Amino acid sequence: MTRKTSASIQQQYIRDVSVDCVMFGFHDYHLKVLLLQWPGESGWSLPRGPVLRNEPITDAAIRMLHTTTGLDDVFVQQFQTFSRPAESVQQETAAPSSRDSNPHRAPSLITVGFYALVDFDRVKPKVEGNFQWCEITEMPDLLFDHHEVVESALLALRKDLRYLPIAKLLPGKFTLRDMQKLYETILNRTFDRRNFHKLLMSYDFLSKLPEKKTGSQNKSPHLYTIDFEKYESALQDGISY
Amino acid sequence: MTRKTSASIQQQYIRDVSVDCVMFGFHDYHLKVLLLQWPGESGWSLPRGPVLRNEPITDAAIRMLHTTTGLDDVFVQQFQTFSRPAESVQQETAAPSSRDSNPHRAPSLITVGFYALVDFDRVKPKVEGNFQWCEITEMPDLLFDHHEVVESALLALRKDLRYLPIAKLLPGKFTLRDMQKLYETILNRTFDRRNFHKLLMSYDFLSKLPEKKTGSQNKSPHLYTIDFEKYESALQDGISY
DNA sequence: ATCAAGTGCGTATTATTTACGCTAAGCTGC
DNA sequence: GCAGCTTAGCGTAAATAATACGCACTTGAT
Repeated sequence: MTRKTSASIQQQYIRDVSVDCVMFGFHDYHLKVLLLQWPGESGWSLPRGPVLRNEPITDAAIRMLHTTTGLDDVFVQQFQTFSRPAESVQQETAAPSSRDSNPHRAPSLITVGFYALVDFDRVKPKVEGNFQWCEITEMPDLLFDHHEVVESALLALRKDLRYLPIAKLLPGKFTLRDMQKLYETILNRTFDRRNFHKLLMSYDFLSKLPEKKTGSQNKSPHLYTIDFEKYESALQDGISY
Repeated sequence: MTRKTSASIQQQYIRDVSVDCVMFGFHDYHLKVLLLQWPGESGWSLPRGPVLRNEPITDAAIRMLHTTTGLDDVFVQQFQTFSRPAESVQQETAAPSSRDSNPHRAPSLITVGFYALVDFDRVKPKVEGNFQWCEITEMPDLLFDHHEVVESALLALRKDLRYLPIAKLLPGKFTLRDMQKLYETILNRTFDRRNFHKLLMSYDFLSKLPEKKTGSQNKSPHLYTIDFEKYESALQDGISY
């Protein structure tokens, strides 16, 4: 297909380009971000990975999240591309193979920022190093420019909220209260319970389940699921709040 | 600052990465996009250029627009990054110098999309090939995936309109009607003249000039300028319409 | 003078957002 | 069983924003 170059070279990673991903999860009424600590690295950073020459960048982000968390149907959204000064990047002029064999390590000149919305309970990180879910309000210092990346991701998330399948942050079954808390947490404001209830019911993407959530101290709330087809079409027009 | 690599190599372009720019202009009550035709190329495409290793991508976009249009204070906004299948890209495995000497030619694997808002009258394209201002509604076929890039840019422009210095599309002096037509064109809707007038006057970024615009058949409208400081701060909160 | 559009005020209507009262139901601990 | 709490679902009222449009007056070109 291409002249002069062998297939093996075609499948190399694109040099100097990577994807970074801010993976949002919702747990315990708190918005959290998945952080990794690679073996041999001194601090925390975001999941990141290289991009294959023959791969759409969105696929690269999804592939990277699959290998780090095991999820395979992740909703990702590209939000901004960052460039870093060459001086801040550990320049490797050694053979490409040494880069390709461990392509997660060095930060790259250009990184495409994604955020992901995932069901907290379904994420089982399988990395060699450590990981933690960190509350968005209490982020530690991060490596590289990842602090800025997280900030931008959160701003983009808030901005896109009307058109995003934010419910991907919830488990398959959830209460209305869960959903209200989710919106409240992200937007850092409160909603009137009754108005919020009316609002959600004015769309038709929620289905009440026969089951209820038990174990709390009071009346057991109903559980709901989302009809994602109807949900997506409601999101086309944007949902107001 | 960096080990093992000479300064000259540091200043090379980043391989496989470029910036594409959708330059919006407003003329004759129409929204237009600047298209180029490079010598030796068979069709029209967007202004594009490479990124230096030591350069923030936004600077790369501004630098590229400077060399192609002579403008040096362009407002640019990054909106999306695109990747292209490797097969669609003319792969150059020759010496890097041959790429560097003509870095505008080959499309790259990764391209960061920007749009620019410019004063139509101040753009003096100084390219080797041809150029045209093309109405957004009558775009010809473009090279590469540039049609998709333009589409995305327009969507992003509409979405960001409340927070964008849209007045950068107007000349230094303009009438209220000009501004109304600008909004109407971009949003593809109409506004009531009196309500629009009230709306603009509710902010304080417009200054009425002593001069008037003459030459039309009727009463000469007042000319206005923008106080860009006040404008920017109004944009922080978003301007409604 | 006349015409057509600009200028600048006012007000009425409508839609959306926000606030909140009220009743009933249902679970748990006492 | 009963108290205390929260969910569930109804209602309405007030506040705010968006929209429609009337009217008097100005002004430049023909």
